[in-house]
Amino acid sequence: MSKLPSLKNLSYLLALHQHQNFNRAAEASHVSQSTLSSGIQNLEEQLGCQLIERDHKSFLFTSMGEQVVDQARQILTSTEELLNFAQSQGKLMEGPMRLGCIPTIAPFLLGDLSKSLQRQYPKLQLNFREDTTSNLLLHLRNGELDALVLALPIDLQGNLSYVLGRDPFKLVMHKQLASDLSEPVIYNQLPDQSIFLLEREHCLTGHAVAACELADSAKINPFTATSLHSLVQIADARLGATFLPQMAIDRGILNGTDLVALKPSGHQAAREIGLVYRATTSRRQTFRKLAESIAALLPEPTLS
Amino acid sequence: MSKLPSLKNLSYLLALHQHQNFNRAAEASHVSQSTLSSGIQNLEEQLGCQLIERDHKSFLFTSMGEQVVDQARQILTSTEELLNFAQSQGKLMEGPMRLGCIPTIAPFLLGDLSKSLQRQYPKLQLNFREDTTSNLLLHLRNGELDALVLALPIDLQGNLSYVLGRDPFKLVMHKQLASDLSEPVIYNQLPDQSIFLLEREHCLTGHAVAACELADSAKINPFTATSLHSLVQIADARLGATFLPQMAIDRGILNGTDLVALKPSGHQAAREIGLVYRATTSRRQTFRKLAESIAALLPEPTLS
DNA sequence: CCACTTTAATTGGTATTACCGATTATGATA
DNA sequence: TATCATAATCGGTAATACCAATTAAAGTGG
Repeated sequence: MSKLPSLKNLSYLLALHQHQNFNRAAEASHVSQSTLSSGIQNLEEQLGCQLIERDHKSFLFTSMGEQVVDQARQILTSTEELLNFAQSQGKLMEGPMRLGCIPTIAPFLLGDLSKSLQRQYPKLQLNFREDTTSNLLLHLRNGELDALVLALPIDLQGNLSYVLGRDPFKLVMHKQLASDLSEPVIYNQLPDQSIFLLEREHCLTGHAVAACELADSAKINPFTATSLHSLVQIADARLGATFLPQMAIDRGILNGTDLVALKPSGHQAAREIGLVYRATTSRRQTFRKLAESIAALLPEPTLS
Repeated sequence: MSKLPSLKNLSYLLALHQHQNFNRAAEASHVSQSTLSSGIQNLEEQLGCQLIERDHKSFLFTSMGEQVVDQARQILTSTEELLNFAQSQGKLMEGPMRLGCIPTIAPFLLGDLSKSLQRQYPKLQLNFREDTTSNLLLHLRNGELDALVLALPIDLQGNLSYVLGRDPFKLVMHKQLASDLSEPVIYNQLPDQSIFLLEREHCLTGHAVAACELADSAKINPFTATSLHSLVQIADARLGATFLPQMAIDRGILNGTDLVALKPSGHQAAREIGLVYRATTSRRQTFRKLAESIAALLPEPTLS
């Protein structure tokens, strides 16, 4: 059995990969350039393979090097988690917690969540980041985030998840347009191109189309909005209807408008909200408690 | 940011946990007892918490210590995998591969699989271990095994899997008992207590009951067998019928008997065979190729 | 064409620490 | 009480991690 590589050298490799420059990587690692340089060479020797190609002035990560970086990132993330876990004495709901959330949930959840967690767990240091599902998953892998609040179903890519609850979709339109409709609304009563949705990168779009059985795309307007608030504007201007999640409506997104929220057809016209975290975590218990806190704030909690 | 624990010290902790004795753990780690002792103390200082309670003669792992051991095992397994991966130059299907398999698959797969892999990938060093699903999953976590061939569905516990294919269940009985039955066999034509199954710890039992919609437990004989070959003996002695997977029949388990295999009722009377591996692995590509090789040997390959 | 800058590798010296063998302290056992 | 087994401690040594300074090579600007 050959000698294990040192975590320090692996972290040097990560820093080099991030900064693509020995000096800056060394600075970021709080060591001298020579230390980092020999650390990398050391690592290459221990692993028995070339990680970077040097061409006398600059360098390039080999394909092998890239793969080692990926694996090393995972190892270091786990180790840092272990350290955090141990240093907080294994106490639940303490220490830093970096939470990612998608834009169609964040504005209607994080305010209340922040308040409720502060009150229940004052030692928990919350940090939020709002981004798309795929970006959040990348940051989760990198160890830059600890857990994500997402709309399911998605490809979990080996992560674990709790299902927190359901968030029903409502069909929202101006009250004058809605006057001669009965619930649940059958879509072919609506004119073509009268339904407005978000841009494609928002998973809400796909989930709404699927959940509300909106296969007939002729009803969908090709113009796409960038936020739920834009959709509200569009609907309030009587340009058409849209789908909004119950969470947003509960938090008053329709206040000051002349819009009404109708029950759409579709057997289960709702999205599921889930909490996603790394399979390698050492804080399962904390995530469980976090899941309970979040579920309590959802329209239809179904923690599992 | 505090200093990361060293992998060496973590491995000392694992050795100590395994041997429950400083001297033996030190010997197994190829260091002196004093080195290991101070290594552990060092680790406790870095982690800022007590890992073992010393009572002047013996010691006991604290709950914290146990949890650190679990996480450390995962970290060290990942690191060893990285080392293997790098040292084999990242080549696919090379180096050691420790494969676990359940007893209701192993005898009917591993022979052919071994031959086929030897021919296709002569540099792959295969090792097999046969055990129950839950034991195999433990060994996978520990890093003692690299991948498992199991019957799905199971709780993956954060591992990843490929579905390799379907393995239909057949209702097997003596040809005289079968003479006045028509396929697919409706179970209430059978006498009570006439169906024999394996012991509870074999997942085949549960899967067969579920897949063949055998909810009516009055038909199931309370005597349980310990192997498929025992079931064949029982059926051949005209004591009753049993369920056997197609794989076993294809490999000739009924040869030399007077048994016939009938199609059971039940919409999808089959089990799925899957390959399970750690989410933290660095050998996904290798497992993919392995999955292809295994799938090719199944009755109904459906790799996904 | 030549200073000047930037880059990564190399060198030599120093401080750290990893490790061992020996010793000690403490229960358990005979 | 003597002996044994165990884990912690101690003192010395070998290994190595690290830095500052230097070198080598390749751009850059005048």
